[in-house]
Amino acid sequence: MDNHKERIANFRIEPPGLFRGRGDHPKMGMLKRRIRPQDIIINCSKDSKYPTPPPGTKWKEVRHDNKVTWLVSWTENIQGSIKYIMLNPSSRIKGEKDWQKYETARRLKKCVDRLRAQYREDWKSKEMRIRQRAVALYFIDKLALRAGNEKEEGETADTVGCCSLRVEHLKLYPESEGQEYVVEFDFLGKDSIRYYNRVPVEKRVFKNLQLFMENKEPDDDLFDRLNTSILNKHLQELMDGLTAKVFRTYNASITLQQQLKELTNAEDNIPAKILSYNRANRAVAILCNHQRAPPKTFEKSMQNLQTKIDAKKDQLSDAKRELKSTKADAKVRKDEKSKKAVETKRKAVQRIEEQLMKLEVQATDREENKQIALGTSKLNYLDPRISVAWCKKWGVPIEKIYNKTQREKFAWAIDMADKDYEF
DNA sequence: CCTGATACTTAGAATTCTCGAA
DNA sequence: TTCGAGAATTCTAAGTATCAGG
Repeated sequence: MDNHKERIANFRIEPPGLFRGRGDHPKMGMLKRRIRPQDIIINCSKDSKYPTPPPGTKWKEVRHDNKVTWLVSWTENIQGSIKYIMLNPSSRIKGEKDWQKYETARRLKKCVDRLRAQYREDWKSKEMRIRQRAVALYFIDKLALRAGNEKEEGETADTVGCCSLRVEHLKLYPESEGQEYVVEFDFLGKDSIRYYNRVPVEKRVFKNLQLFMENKEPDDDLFDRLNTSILNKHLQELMDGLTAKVFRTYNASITLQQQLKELTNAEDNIPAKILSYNRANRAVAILCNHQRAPPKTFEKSMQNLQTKIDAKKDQLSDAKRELKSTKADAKVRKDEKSKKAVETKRKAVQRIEEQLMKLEVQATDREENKQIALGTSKLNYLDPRISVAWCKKWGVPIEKIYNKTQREKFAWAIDMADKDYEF
């Protein structure tokens, strides 16, 4: 069914009253926002049907702008920001946009060596703005930092990205724990998630950072001659369609591909291969700093799993003991029936060993994933064709990697990629 | 240049659903 | 048949990027 029509058909205006905002529970009934029919703008093609407003009311406007993709919008009454109803990720429009995003990242792959050589040169530039630009780009590339737009002070949480880093967010160590030129980052990023990292950097970068920080207060901008608009303008000149966030997409996807190559063992069974996939995914999530609060039930669920593992181990030693005695029995009796019994017992042991292994893999995976969120990178940063190709290459069912919704969103990739796809 | 408006992507938590063990 | 853990889905805030108009 045509997605646009579907969304329109399902669209309805809530009765005036209770609307939720991030952080408050619906049952608390917090009165936050009230969307009134007269605030709503409908955007649809000229010949399409659209919902009629509730009796006695009117829409703010009905327009037909095919330069944008939203179906409905209104101005939220707290911050005055605009809200939209958009198409589902499985829609053609979103799918094509997503594909395009990964194609841009693949074009970056082709010229990234040139760009890296360029910004390394720029570390030596006579001009401060160029040096700052080059060091910022190095961070965005190496550490997958976000661009860091300026935001209005006071109104919002004090969070930063690359271009908005302040002096107080970095500590420089000429030497630390046997490594030279170590930079310690400690700041709050998007959603106030802490970014903490200690990384050795190139000497030139280190010297530049010292220079940028000279005679500044802790709350001064590190890159005082740079902002996202300047940076993106520069990137646009280096490659068509290049912006700061393309580096995150590129580095995430290339890391997944490279980690899958490194971690997948041909002789592993499917659960072990999936563990390898999750580990590759995890490497990306760590790079992008996708964290989560450990689930409230984490300790308990680990304990439950351990109990299962212990029980399985007991079951295994029982089965082994039985196998042994059946073998001994067969040696004495030497008849067909006892030979068959040995085979049955042998199979049982094998089956239990496999089950045990599966549980242990699950425990490892869960433990390693305690504070890491895999969903965001899987949904937004990893070219799905890499995963599709990996599944085809190793005979792993795609359902093990993507659930139903994800398969719908990535239908274009499932159609497109064969086992030899290279990002 | 700078600023605010606009449109779109990315984000983790909250909520709801589902399925296997008891 | 019920219960609860884990998976799936929903929710909407918080980002990025671009552009018009001063």
